Amino acid sequence: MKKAISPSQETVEVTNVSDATLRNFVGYHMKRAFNVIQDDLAKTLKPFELRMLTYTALVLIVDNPGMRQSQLADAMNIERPNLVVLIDELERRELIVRDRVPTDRRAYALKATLAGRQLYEKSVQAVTSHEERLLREVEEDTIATVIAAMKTIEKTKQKERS
Amino acid sequence: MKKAISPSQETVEVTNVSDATLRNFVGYHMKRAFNVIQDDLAKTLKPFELRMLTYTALVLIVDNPGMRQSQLADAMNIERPNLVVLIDELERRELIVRDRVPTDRRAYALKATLAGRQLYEKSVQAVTSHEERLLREVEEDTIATVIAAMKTIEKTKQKERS
DNA sequence: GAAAATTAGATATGAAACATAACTATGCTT
DNA sequence: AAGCATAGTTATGTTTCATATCTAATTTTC
Repeated sequence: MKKAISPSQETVEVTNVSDATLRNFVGYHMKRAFNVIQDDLAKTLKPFELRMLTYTALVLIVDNPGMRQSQLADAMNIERPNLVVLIDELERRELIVRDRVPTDRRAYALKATLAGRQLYEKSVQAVTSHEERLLREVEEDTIATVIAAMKTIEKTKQKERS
Repeated sequence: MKKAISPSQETVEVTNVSDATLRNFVGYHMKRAFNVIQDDLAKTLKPFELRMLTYTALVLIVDNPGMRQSQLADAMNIERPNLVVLIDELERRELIVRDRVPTDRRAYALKATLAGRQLYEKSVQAVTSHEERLLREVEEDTIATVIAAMKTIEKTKQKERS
C-alpha cells in the first residue's frame, strides 16, 4: 500500500514546522545532535584559543610525536594544503615544532613543545568535562551502543573503495 | 591513580597514527561517522543537483506549504541571510515559489511547485536507500537507541538557555 | 648514474557554509 | 502620525574544505 504522494498544497498559516520526513533519517538526528556538541565544544575550547580542528591536531601531535604532516592530514581526513595553515598556527603559538626528518629532508617531524603538552592536558580535561556535561542524561550503556554504531558506520566507508 | 602526563617525546618514525585520546569522546566518533554519511549523502543527491542544505530546505517546504522564510531559517538553524540564497536557488530552478502572504506583505509563503514535489519524491527515496545502505550492518534496535540518544543530546541545548 | 616519475610540503585560489551589520518595505503600537 | 518591530535582502567577512600548481627532495627506471 502506498501513501499519498505529498501533503496537500493549500497555503495555510504554518504554526509548527514539521520535520517529520527528515526525522526518518538517522543522519538528520546526528547532524542536529552534533551541532549541539560542536557549539558547546567551541565554547569549551575558546578559553584555550583552540578550535575543534586545532585541538584535534594538537592532540594527535602530542599522542604521536614525530608524526609527519601528511600522516596527520590523513588521520584528520583533511587535505594537505588545509593542514599547513593549522600547523602554521600551532607553530606560531609555539605549541608545536616542525623538526626536520634527517632521513627525508622533504618531511617534517611534528612534535609538541612543553607548552603544547601543557595545553593538551588542560584542554583534554576541559573537553572531558564538556562531554560529561552534555551526556549526563545518556546512560552509560547507551553511550557504548552509540560509539559502536558510529564505528560501524565509519567502517562502511572503506568498503566503498572497491 | 594517575596516568603519566603525556607520552614520551622521543622522535621515532610514526607508523600507525593513534587517535586513542580522541576515541574517548563520543563527539569524535559522531564527527567521523557523520563525515561518512555526509559524503555519501552528497553523492546520493548529486544526480538531483541538490546539496544537503537545498535538499533539507526542499523537504521542509514540501512538508510545510505556506511556511515563511524566517520559520525555515529557524527550523534549519541557519541565519536568515544565508537562507535567502538557498531559496533563490530553489526558486530559480522553479522547484518552489515565493507567494506573497496577503495578510502580511512583508512575508513570503513558500510553496513547492509540481516539479519541486516530484524532485522531493525522488530524492527522499534516494536518501532512504542511501541510509539503508549505510546502516545495513546496524541492528534495528541499535538505530532506535542511537536516535533516542541524539534526541537527548539535541534537547540539552535548550537547557543551556538559562 | 642521469632522466623521469613520485612524494612532502607550500602557495594560490575558489566554493560552500556560516555569521553580523545595515538597509528597505511593511506592519504594529501608542 | 511617530516610533518601534518584523520580514526579507544586501553587503561583507570568517571558517572549512577542495583543486591545481609549484619547489625541493627522494625514488625509480633504464
